[in-house]
Amino acid sequence: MRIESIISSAVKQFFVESGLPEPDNSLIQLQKTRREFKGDFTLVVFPLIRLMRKSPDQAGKELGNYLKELPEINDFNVIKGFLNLIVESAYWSGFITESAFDSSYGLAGKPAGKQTVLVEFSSPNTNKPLHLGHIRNNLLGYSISMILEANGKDVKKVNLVNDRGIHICKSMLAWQKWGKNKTPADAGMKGDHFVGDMYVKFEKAYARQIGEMVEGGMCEEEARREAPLIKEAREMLRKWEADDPEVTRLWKRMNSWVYEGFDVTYRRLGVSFDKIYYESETYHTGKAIIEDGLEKSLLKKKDDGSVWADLTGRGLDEKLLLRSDGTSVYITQDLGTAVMRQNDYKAEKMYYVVGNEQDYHFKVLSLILDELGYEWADSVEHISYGMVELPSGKMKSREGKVVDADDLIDEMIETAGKLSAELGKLGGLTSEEKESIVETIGTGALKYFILKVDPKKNMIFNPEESIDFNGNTGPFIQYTHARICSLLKKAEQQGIVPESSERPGLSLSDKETRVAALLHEFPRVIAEAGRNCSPALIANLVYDLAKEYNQFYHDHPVIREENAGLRNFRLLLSVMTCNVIKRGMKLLGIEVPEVM
RNA sequence: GGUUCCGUAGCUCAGCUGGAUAGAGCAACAGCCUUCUAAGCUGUGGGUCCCAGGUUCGAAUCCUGGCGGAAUCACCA
Repeated sequence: MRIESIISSAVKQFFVESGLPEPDNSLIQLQKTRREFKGDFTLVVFPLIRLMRKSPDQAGKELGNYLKELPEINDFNVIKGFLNLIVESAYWSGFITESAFDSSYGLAGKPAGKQTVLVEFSSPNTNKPLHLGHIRNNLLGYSISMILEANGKDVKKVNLVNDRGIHICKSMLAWQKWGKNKTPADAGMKGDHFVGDMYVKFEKAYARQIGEMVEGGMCEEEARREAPLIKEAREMLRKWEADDPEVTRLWKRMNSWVYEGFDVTYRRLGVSFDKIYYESETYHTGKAIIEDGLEKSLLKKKDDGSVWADLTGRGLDEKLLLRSDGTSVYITQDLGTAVMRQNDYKAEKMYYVVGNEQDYHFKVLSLILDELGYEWADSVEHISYGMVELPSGKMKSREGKVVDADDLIDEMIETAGKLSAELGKLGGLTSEEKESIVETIGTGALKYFILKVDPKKNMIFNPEESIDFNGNTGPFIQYTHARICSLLKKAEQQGIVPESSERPGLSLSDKETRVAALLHEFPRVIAEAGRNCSPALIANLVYDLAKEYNQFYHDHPVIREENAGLRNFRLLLSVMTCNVIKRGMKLLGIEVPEVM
């Protein structure tokens, strides 16, 4: 049994034996002892003194004396109403011995019965390449999927590609006009960038037309609506919806270029999907659902033919579902997608990793699903994350103020390569090995930088200062791992094999205890990260662990330790730290090299 | 204007359901490599936890009201 449970049931036992009312769990507050005090766990006695009718000091001492009788508790002290408990070294060494090689340590077992959950993330538009904002989305989505899996869920990662709409038509039109019939290969570009350039060309020409028309005396709003280019694009969209063969062919061709480009970026980010949905396929379902809702009088049609959901009874407004010309809007296809997915997977939860700018949208989405009578409406859960901003403010694609995903990844890997060379690392490796390690480090730095931040919060990314490779960073953690691997290899070469048998009578140092205590927390943190959908919690723990281990490593000999029992414990502690770092980083989608 | 979210060191961020003297990293400065990888370790300086009230044994954390910032409230996605 874990020490926390042992202590809290003993506390209850104390009350029972003293003839006092048994405190419920919320009153038994057990936390890690702060660094500056002696102890491993601290019981806050304030909540309990009401039941005991004693002073905090007195109550703490009585509880302390009682708990000290436990074989796992070595000693205690009471400071101002805080009961600090010192856990027996034997508990920690027993724990490490037991768990060091446990390959499922920290993972929740799969519960009986199907617990499928869906995680949607990425959700790109096919008119421009991925940027820093998408990186956060992809990394979060992938990591959360891994974390949910570690919590025993059967996770399906799904992507929803926005492959239709006026923005795609803009790129298509620009290509027809100015693309000179070139392919990305001709231009020597990634397909998504190539198509993105077409989109930019369109926007520039469109802006020029608007400018001219405004100069000619038209108001901007009208110019925006009446510019010849936008009319052409709209006409193209109309043709697309009418399945015009030529437009469809071009659409397919250009989208395929984009997908090739995305695939490269996804691969470099290490993300993947179990299924990809396309809006061009789901919006039909969306329309059908709305027609159905109309028939059942759950929705209403206005005189101009537009269809609305009335959410005024739920404290919100009316929401448009179909335009007066019968075409669908954003939420139409989301309704369709949700229903299709529910049919496909019968998931107990459908998570959507989407930026917090769409908080309102998802609130409305699940209300409308409920309004339409789907009993699974509340299984829709928006995992809302904050925006990535530049020091100068929000990224704006229109103003070219974006950090391109591919560029950023390139830069990170380049920096990792330079640094490795400078530090004289990676000597004696083949160039393939070097390349692979450098890529692991570069992408690891990027991923960790993004994921260590609480998803809910906006974050600032400074491209000039870029990302560190020292301190609280991915490479720091990777380095710690590589170092342990090297240590273990050396031990093996010297014929020192860690044994998983108890070596009683060890007395552990503070540093050893701290490392063990952090390892001990791993399962709890995985569970909490799952509940909160927060990779940052894992990142924080793994960082604390690496930092603590480095201190231990600095202060204590491992292989060179002469006491065989102690040496064995330190080796096991290293093995387990190595495993937990690796597994924790895996949950973040970050690989750890054995050499760096 | 309504709604929601945010405000912690010069900068980037931690701080779990309210708990002790609010912590890391970066940046600055000073140390530590004949000894298991120095992408490491140690030390110094750095704070009105936006402000004001309230709740209580105890508030960065909860409540109310301000101030500042962001998002959203589209027949855009």
